[in-house]
Amino acid sequence: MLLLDIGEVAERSGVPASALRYYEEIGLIRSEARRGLRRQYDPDVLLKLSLIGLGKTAGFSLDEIAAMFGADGQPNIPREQLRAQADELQRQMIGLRTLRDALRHVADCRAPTHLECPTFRALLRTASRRPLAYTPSRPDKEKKLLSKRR
Amino acid sequence: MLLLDIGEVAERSGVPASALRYYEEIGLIRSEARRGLRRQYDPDVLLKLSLIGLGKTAGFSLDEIAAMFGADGQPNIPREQLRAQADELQRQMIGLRTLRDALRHVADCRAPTHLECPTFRALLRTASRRPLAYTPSRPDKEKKLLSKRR
DNA sequence: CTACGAATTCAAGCCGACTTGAGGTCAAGC
DNA sequence: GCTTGACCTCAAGTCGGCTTGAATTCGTAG
Repeated sequence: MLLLDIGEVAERSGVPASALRYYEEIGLIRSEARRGLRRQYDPDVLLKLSLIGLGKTAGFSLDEIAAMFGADGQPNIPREQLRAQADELQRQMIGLRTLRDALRHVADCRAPTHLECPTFRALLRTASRRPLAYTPSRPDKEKKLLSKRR
Repeated sequence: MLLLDIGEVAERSGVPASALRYYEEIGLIRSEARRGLRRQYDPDVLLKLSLIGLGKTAGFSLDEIAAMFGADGQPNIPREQLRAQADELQRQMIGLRTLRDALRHVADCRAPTHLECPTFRALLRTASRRPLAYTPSRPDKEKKLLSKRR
């Protein structure tokens, strides 16, 4: 079978059909055809969805994800910008590492309250060194396309 | 000066005063005192805020962050659970790395559409290997672990 | 051919994380 | 003593990312 219908995609990807329709509505994925009313998806959509999943766990908005990989596959963002995105991810990974270390430390440290523990404070200080601009949990979009910097 | 008022915290942390009040309302941070009506914060709150920032960029909800570091500093989650969180972060970092690589690849690869590029597909395949459960961009919380009452 | 159930559309609703605005308080400098 | 402006509270609004529900349309199995 060449095309999948939405139920199958939902099951295999773990993404609910309602979300799939929504993604399509906003142009993040597309269905190749209809059989009657029913959307038919190219199996490749499964790959795309895992990519989307990755992007989401990385904290990107759907818009940003769409921008990374060209809404419909093509627009092809300037390579320069893609590299910048990758670098941003890199930075994010460093943040995660700090957080992970902080967590591990808290798990092991016997200090009664962690903000009193010098090791912990040291960790946090390195965290705040790189100011890591305030991000209001994504209600706002960048005014222009993906203007990453700051 | 021992205590900071909200404007100062806002300026030094980059977190708007309105957000600070909100954080306090949900018990994520606290102000130590009032001078008149004005909240007075312990400078330590700055460290806490950078930690919160880290958690946010890592894609955690404020509830989850509160759970990690004990809402008011104390509750002290079971160490076991903290380690699990750390491991989760680890997993997330791996996801980020994949995404970063994918991005870098897209930046360099000359293939007309990336889903046709074998290298890219290979990357994605490894991404989807670890199914990485569907996360509806954080409207839902974990049913059991970490359910912060309120 | 009919019934079933999976899919469809569309509008409305929901949750988290804030922001905005109106109207009020208060400490510090003149 | 007055003004100023930073702060306060509280209610309402916003935005992204979906979900839910009602009313409908189909493809397929019996």
